[in-house]
Amino acid sequence: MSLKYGLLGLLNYEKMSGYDLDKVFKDSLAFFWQGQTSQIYRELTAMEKSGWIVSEIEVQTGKPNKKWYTLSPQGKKEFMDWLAAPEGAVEDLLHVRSSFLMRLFFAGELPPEHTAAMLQKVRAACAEALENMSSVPGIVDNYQHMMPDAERSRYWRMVMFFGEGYYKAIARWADSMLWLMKKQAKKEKKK
Amino acid sequence: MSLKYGLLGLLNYEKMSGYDLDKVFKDSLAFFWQGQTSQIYRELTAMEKSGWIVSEIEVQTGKPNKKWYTLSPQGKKEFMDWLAAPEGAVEDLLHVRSSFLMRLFFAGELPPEHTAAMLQKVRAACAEALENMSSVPGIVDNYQHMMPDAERSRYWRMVMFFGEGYYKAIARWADSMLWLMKKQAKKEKKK
DNA sequence: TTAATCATGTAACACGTTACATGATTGC
DNA sequence: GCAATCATGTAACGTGTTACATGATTAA
Repeated sequence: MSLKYGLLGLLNYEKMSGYDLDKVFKDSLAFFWQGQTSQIYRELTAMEKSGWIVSEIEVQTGKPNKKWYTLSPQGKKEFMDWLAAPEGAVEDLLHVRSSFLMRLFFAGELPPEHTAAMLQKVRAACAEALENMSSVPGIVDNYQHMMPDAERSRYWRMVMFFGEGYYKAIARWADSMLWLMKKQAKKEKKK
Repeated sequence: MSLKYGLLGLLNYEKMSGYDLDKVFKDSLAFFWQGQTSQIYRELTAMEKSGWIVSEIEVQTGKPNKKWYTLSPQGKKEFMDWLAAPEGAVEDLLHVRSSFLMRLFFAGELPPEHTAAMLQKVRAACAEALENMSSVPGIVDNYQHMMPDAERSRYWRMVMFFGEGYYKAIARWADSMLWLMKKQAKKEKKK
C-alpha cells in the first residue's frame, strides 16, 4: 500500500528513473518500508497506466536507456490525499508483526539455553543497529539538496529518533528478560 | 510464513478445529502475527495436503459439522525445525514496517499542526493500548489448562513485556516529538 | 427481533519475495 | 580478469486482504 506513495513522494521532490528511485528508496524510506527492485518497477508501470506518473525515455549510448518519471497533477493529488488521510494511520504504528516473537511464544518446547542465546543475539543486534544509525545524519545531509527547504528533513530526523527509541527499548527488554531467566534458572536448581 | 507455524504450535498443545484455532489465535498470537479467518482455513487445507496435519470430521446436529485437526509426526518435526532455526529470526524483531512513519517522513508537505495532531493521537493510542494490556494476564490464566506446564506461559508473559516496553517507548517518543515541534513553532514566531 | 455464536469455506485481487535475463563500461 | 555499477525488467509463486455465502441456535 505505502510503496506506491513512497515513490510518489520521492518523485514529488524530483524527476527520477526507476533505478534512481530504487537507490534513494533504500537510502531513506527502507528503514520503515521495504521494497524489492522488481516491485518498484512493477508499481511504476502500474502507476503510469493509472496516469499518476508520466515517463519519457532518454536514449543513452554505452549504457542502457533511462526512463525518467515525473509526477502528473493527478499523481500529486493522490499523494496529498493519502498523506492527509487519517484512516488507520495511527493504529498502524502500534502494530507489531514479528516471527521472532512467534518463536518466543512457543519457546517452552526448547531448552531455556536456546532462548537465552537468542535474546543475547537480540541484544547484540540492537547495539549494532544503534551504531549503524550514526551514519544516517550524514545521509540526510547528502539529500538536503533534494528537499525544497530545510524544514522538510526535520521529519526525516523524527523518523530516525523513532528508530533510536525502538532499538533502545528492545535492548532494555532483552536485558531484563535475560535477567529474569537467570533468576528462574537459580530457582530451578534449588529444587 | 509464520502463520503456518503458529497454527502448528497451537495444534501441538491440543486437537482443534479451524474455528477454534481462529479464536485461540486471535486471543494469543494476534498481538505479533495477524491472520484472517479465510487465510487460516486456506493454510489448514494446504498443510493437510502436505501431510503436516490430519483431519477427522465430527458430525453434529443443529450445528455445522466440526473438522478436528491433529498434528502428524511430520508436522511436529516441521514445527520443531522451524522453532529452533536461527536464520533471520533475530533480525526480524528489529525490522520496522509502518505507513505511519512513511507519512511522517513526508509530513513537510502539510502544515505542522496536522502532524502535531497525529502525534497526539499516537500518544492517546499508546495509553489505550497499555490499558487494554491489563486484561492479558487474565487471558493467559484462562489458557493455562492448554499448556502442558506452567513454565510454558512464561514465554507468553515475555511477549507481553515486549508489548509493554514497545508502547511505552512510542509514547515517550511521541511526547518528545511534540515538545520538539512546540519549540520549533516558537522559533518560527520570533522570526 | 436482532445480534451473536457456531462452523465451514470460495473467489478475486493486491502485495511481497525469489530467481532469472541482458550487456556494456569502469575501477581494482 | 573479476566485481561492481548502470539500467531495464519478466515470471512464478507465496502471502495478505476483502468480500461474499450458508443457515440453525441461543441469549439480550
